[in-house]
Amino acid sequence: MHKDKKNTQQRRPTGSDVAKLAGTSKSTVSRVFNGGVVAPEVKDRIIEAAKTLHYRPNPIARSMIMQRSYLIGVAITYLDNQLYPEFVQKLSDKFADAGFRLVLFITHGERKRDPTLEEIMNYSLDAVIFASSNRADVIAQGCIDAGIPTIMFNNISTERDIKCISTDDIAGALEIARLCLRIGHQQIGLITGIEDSSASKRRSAAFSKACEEANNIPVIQRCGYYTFEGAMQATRDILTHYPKTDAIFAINDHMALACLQVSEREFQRRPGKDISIIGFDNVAIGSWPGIELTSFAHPLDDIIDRMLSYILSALNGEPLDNQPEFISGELIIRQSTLPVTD
Amino acid sequence: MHKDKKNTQQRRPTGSDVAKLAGTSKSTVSRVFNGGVVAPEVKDRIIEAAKTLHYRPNPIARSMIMQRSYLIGVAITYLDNQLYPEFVQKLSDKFADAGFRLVLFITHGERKRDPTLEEIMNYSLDAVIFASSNRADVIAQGCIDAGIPTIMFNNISTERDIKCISTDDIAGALEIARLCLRIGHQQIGLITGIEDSSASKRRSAAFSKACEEANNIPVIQRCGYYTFEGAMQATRDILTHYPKTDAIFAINDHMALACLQVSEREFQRRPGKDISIIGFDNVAIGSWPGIELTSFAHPLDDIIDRMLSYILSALNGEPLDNQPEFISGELIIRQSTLPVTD
DNA sequence: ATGAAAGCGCTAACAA
DNA sequence: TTGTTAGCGCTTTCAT
Repeated sequence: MHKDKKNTQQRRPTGSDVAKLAGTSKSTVSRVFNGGVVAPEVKDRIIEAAKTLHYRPNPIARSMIMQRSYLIGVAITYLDNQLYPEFVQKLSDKFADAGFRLVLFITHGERKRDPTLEEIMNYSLDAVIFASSNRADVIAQGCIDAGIPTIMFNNISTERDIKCISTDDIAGALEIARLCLRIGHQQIGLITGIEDSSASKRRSAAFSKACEEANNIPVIQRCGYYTFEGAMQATRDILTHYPKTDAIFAINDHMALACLQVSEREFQRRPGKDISIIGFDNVAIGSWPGIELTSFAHPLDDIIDRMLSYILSALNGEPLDNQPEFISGELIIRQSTLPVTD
Repeated sequence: MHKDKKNTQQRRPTGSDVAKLAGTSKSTVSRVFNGGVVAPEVKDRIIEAAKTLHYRPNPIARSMIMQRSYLIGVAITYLDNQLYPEFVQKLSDKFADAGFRLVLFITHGERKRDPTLEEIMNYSLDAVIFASSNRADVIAQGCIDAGIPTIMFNNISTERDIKCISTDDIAGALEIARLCLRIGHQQIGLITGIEDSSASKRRSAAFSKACEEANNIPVIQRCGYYTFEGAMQATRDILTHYPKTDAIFAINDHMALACLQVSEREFQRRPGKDISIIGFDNVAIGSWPGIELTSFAHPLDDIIDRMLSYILSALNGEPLDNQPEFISGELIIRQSTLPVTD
């Protein structure tokens, strides 16, 4: 009894099954699926057999031999900031075309804690990309130690030798400062992200320095914690205590959007009329009619191209240049800033 | 010469390496990493050896034996609709807690075409979830045929036996219709998604029927193609040709947001004052001050819980109930709709 | 052009 | 409690 249990459970067919049916060997079957040289007649027979058996090479077994999973880990801290879905989408597109898929490691949902190195290492990833992850560098270092090519986006580690490919956000912040100055703003506010964010620090420092050198008036800085609510509060703070504030730069659009709302609704300061509000990221919402946020656009396509080629080089064992790469972005001027008068 | 090339290239250590160093066998090493019974003293030696060698079990080899990758495919059509990042984030959280990670299959970026069955099958996935993918059902069928547990979200196949776990959007649409009627709206507009979207069809049909039965005035329906621009155009169309329109229901928030903007900016019809605008999805942006979109909230947590347990059951070989599950959501009333007067 | 055999790193059944 | 052995399904020399 239960003699044919295996058949009943329809075990997934293997290369040997196909070989048997086609009257050949599994090596030849393998060749057919890998573009090896096979006599056309035999090839046809194998393809036929594969089709009737619904055979597909087992990717795990293949990965085992190939030492390659075609899986790239992407660690992201928050998807509420629209930049990240946009980044992930473009990343997915470009990497899919190169035969790679993304494995997601997200935090900041209900599950507060970051993915651990252990969790990441539980998957055989060909590379890992850290996009805005708190304390990314210690985990990233772990990945590197395990021999996995690793890149950070929008985050640079000063202490560790981790490849960073990002927007040139210092240039971006300077360009924004220059815009404020050309408009003629005097009392300028700044909304930063969390303390230990290198992107926040870089943008804030460059912006404040440029403004203060030109204006001799301190830039009023408040922390928005990268959240919508935090940025609302920061805006209230600035506008309450420094009512003459005529421009606010928020370190990212997510917070700038909050700033926009508070400024207009709670303080009757119309963006682009009574006050200039500038963001950074150029997310899609910022371009919506009625929002029209002036912002700095990341060169996402270029960044992702560079990431792909870095990873490809690493995978091919080519020598790597781990100098950080900062790629030029573009200031997009919309209606949330006053016109330049000069 | 080049005698020690292997050492130089620092080949990743294997269980055997650890066994050798600890003076034991690889089975015992395996046991240590899988909670088997091992003499404490031996265990310590092995852990020690593993640590010095920086050993970690190879997940691919493990998957090969276990017939399990702990990877779940998620096919998504567009991430611009904020519902999907929210869904993915929650999905990632919950599945991560159960030891699974998500592999992304996205479209609608630069890369227009949908992921093919071939591409999906190139990864050993333990299950696949289709969230709003065009023509998902034919690919989903392929996954099922390959023996992979498959679920569709926000999409139901009438012809195929594919598990569907979704919001009860017919109830949702009815509740929205009831709200419109209670407010006293007469000339009602409807913005639909693309033609072959089952969610769009379900919501539209239920909504129109309820309104028309009560009002005896046809609901004016326009297609917004699930895009922001499409919905803007649809709104213009409705408001231009039917200026007496006093309520518009857009099949999802992404389009409702566009509707909001056009109505207020281009037609001076203030949402919540001169016209009611209702969406569906209850995305975060809808709750922002100044937007305040009335919308129907998906019971995402419940949906995802159900998905997880379905997948777990399937993986355990338990018998499956492929009846579609429609879980009750909740209407969130905000300022974009007129108050109910009765 | 093709087949036999080795082996990727692991787990599990079986012995000891 | 531990080691030995046998695969998991594939690719890849190496002969033929």
